[in-house]
Parts: sequence; C-alpha cells; structure tokens
Amino acid sequence: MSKDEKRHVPAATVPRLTLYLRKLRELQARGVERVSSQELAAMIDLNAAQIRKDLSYFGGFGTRGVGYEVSRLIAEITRSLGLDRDWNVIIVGAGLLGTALARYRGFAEQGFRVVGVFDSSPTVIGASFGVGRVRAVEDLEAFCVQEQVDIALVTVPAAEAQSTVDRLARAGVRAVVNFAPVKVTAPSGVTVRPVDLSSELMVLTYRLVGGEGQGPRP
Amino acid sequence: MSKDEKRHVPAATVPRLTLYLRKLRELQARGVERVSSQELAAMIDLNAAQIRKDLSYFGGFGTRGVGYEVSRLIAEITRSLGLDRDWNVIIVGAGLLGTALARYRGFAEQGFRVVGVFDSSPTVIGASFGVGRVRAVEDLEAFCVQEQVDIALVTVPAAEAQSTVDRLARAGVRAVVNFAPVKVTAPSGVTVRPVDLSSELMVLTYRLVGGEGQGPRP
DNA sequence: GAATGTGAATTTATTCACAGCA
DNA sequence: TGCTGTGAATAAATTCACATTC
Repeated sequence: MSKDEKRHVPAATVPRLTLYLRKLRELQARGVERVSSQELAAMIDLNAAQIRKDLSYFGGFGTRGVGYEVSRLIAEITRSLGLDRDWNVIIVGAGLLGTALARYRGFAEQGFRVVGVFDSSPTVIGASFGVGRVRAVEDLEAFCVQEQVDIALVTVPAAEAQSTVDRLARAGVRAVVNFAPVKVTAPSGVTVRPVDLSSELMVLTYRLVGGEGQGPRP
Repeated sequence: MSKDEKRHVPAATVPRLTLYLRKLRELQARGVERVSSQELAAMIDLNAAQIRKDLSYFGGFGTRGVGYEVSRLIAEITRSLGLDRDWNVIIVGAGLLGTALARYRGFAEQGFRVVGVFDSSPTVIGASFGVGRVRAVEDLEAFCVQEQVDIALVTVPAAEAQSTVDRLARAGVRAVVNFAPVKVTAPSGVTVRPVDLSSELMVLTYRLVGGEGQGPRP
C-alpha cells in the first residue's frame, strides 16, 4: 500500500496498534528517536513482520534500511486511532466498579473525559464521585444528546445491561464497554466491547486444570 | 471425536465456553431442560455449527434429533473449565480497582475466593477491605506458597507490573490477570491474561473515527 | 423429521521470504 | 548493507453441508 488511508484493516490489528503506541511513547520518554520493527517486536514479544504489516495498512511510515521514526509513528497511530482529540465518556452504574472507574486518573491522560456518572438507586444519586455527582438514569438520554457523549462504560448488574445499552443506542451513543457478565446486542452502528472478568478467570482455571498452556516461546 | 477428552482445543473456543455456560445456567434457572445448538446460537448471536464444534472438542454431549440436555451440558462445561472446585485468588495492588475487585461479590458465586489483598504502601497496609486486611507485599511469596494461591489479579501501577508477575511466578502462581497497562511476560507454565481498559477505549475510538464498524448482522 | 457431529470449503490471520529502496 | 513493505505460503478459525443417529 502506498497511499495514506486504511483499506480493510483486520480486526486483530487495532488492539495491537494500541500496544505499539504505548511502547512507542515509552521509548520516546526515554529519548529513543528511531526503532526498527525487529526491536519493537522483541520488546512486545511479537513477530516483526506482524508489526510491519499492521503499520502498512495505514500507510508506509518507515524508511527502508533505517526503521521508524518514533515521533512520526506516534503521531500516525494517534491519528489513526482517533486519539488526537478528547472524547466524552459516561459511566452507567455507580457500584463498586463504576465508582472505581469514575475516579481512575488514567482516562484523562488519554483524552477520555468522564463527564457523567449515572445510577438508578436513590441512595446513590447525588453522591459525589471525585469530580461531580451521580445523576439519575432517567436523565440518561437527555444528557447523552446534550453533552455529546461518545462512549459509555456500562457497569450495571447483568439484568439491566441490555436495557441500558438499548437506551444508550437510542440516545445516539455509538461505543460501549460492557462490564456486565452478559452478552448484549446492539443495533449496527453501535460497537460494544465486552470486558468480562468472570470469563477471564474461567479461562485461567481451564489452563490450570489441564487445558493446553501458552506453550513455550519458539 | 467420540471419546471423552480434549484434543487440541482452539484457543478461541475456551472463552466461548464460558458464554455457553452462563446462558445455560440462565436457561436452567428458567426451568428449560433441553436446548438445540440452533436455539443457543440465536440467544448468543453465534453460528450454530460453531457451538456444536466447540462442544465436540470435549466430547459429544448432545443427542441427534433432540439437542442438548441443559443440566448435562452445564455439568460437562463446568468440569472442563475446572469450575467444579474452589480457587484461591489474591489481589496485588489495593488501589481503586484492586479494592473494588476485592469487594466484588460476583467472584465467590463462581467459586473464586479472595484470600488476600496486598499492597506496598504503608498507608494502605492493614486497612480492612470487606473481609480481611491488606497485607504487605513483602509477605507475598510466603503467602502464595502457604495458602496455595491459584490466581493473582494484578492491579499495581504499570511500572510495577512486571516485577510483580515475576515474584508471583517465583512463588508458584500459574495464572494471572494483568490489569496494568503494560504487556508483561512470564515464564512458560504461567498464563497471563491482559485486561486493558485504555486499549478497549482506543479500539472504540478507532471505530468512532471511521474504522470499519461491526458490520450489519447477516 | 430433527438435530448432532464432523470432514471439507472458506475465510481470516500470521509468518515467511525477498524485491526494492535509503 | 539494513530494514521496510508486501506478495506468497502457512496456519488458525469459522462456516458449510451432509451423513448419521435418535
């Protein structure tokens, strides 16, 4: 690919891009100016061709015989991932996890601004979380439209997850992280990423109990 | 496959098994006794052949012309995933996320017992979290050996994640969920599952910004 | 008749290997 | 020479389609 824009980027490529970005920032902080796919691959334990191919979907950012310029690559990945702007995030469900996320400082660093937290329980509504107060879910739709909410983190109980996502979709929110332990569906145009802790633990017990491990590195 | 045991189960199968298990439990709670791969597939929005194939790796649990007996299937998946026993879990890093996880009730329901929480900060050590007190990381290795810790949830800052995993590995812990935003490596025999929130959000912004969506359902 | 279990076909992802450029 | 970018080769995962069994 010689030009500039993405054409059929494999789904598996995008999460890797975030890994590259993170490592590149680390290198930049250490003052490293250039890196080869080989070096980067060694650092994140991946095949070098994989990295080159992933990057090639977005255009050729490297220099043959030389490698990649760290700052250039950071800029390109940042732009490709849409991280060159801020995003409005809300959290629905002010339970243990929801409030932990609401207070998490890591988001702001990446340009994710938590602009609201919602809950249905009267005992929680109005409580303050770091910055701001917990709002009533009744106000969810109006808020999403008015405040241009981009992403919702859903930390409600399993039973309410689907209806919550339905409401968010209706309110125009097109990106959701679902922490509830249920698979939810959403209309096309709305992307839902499941983050399922119990499931992760079960995959681990499978390994512990004899499922083939993550074999030795070749 | 006609016999009983797993032979080369694809890595992608295991997480799906946890989804099946969850839905099957829900069906059982509703009093449903039999289910076909077709029905199950519709409920979790998957291809029916996928489900049959996944299950076939563990043995034929269904009856042709009839379907699967819910209770039988639950029992088989439970056993295959190693969920027919309890597992000792510790949490390393008693920050926002760590304490939220320590108090989360969902674990116990699945047989995951949080037997310890560790932190390095003197201001946190000794504090109580739901049940028990936060311990000093100095005691990590001894504790892991003595209490037969099976799984560790690592919620320390990025900079400490690798050394924490190293220590856990040395202490004989063979399964780790890493919440820190860094890729960590572990000796073979130790499985690390990354749970990377920032990365999830970035994948979403990629979609929002024009990366091809999760196309319409066929 | 109905639905499983599974080879074969297809699609998707990864890795190889090398031509081409700095 | 050294390293990228990429077709070709391989490997992995998914889906099809059907013979088989209840």
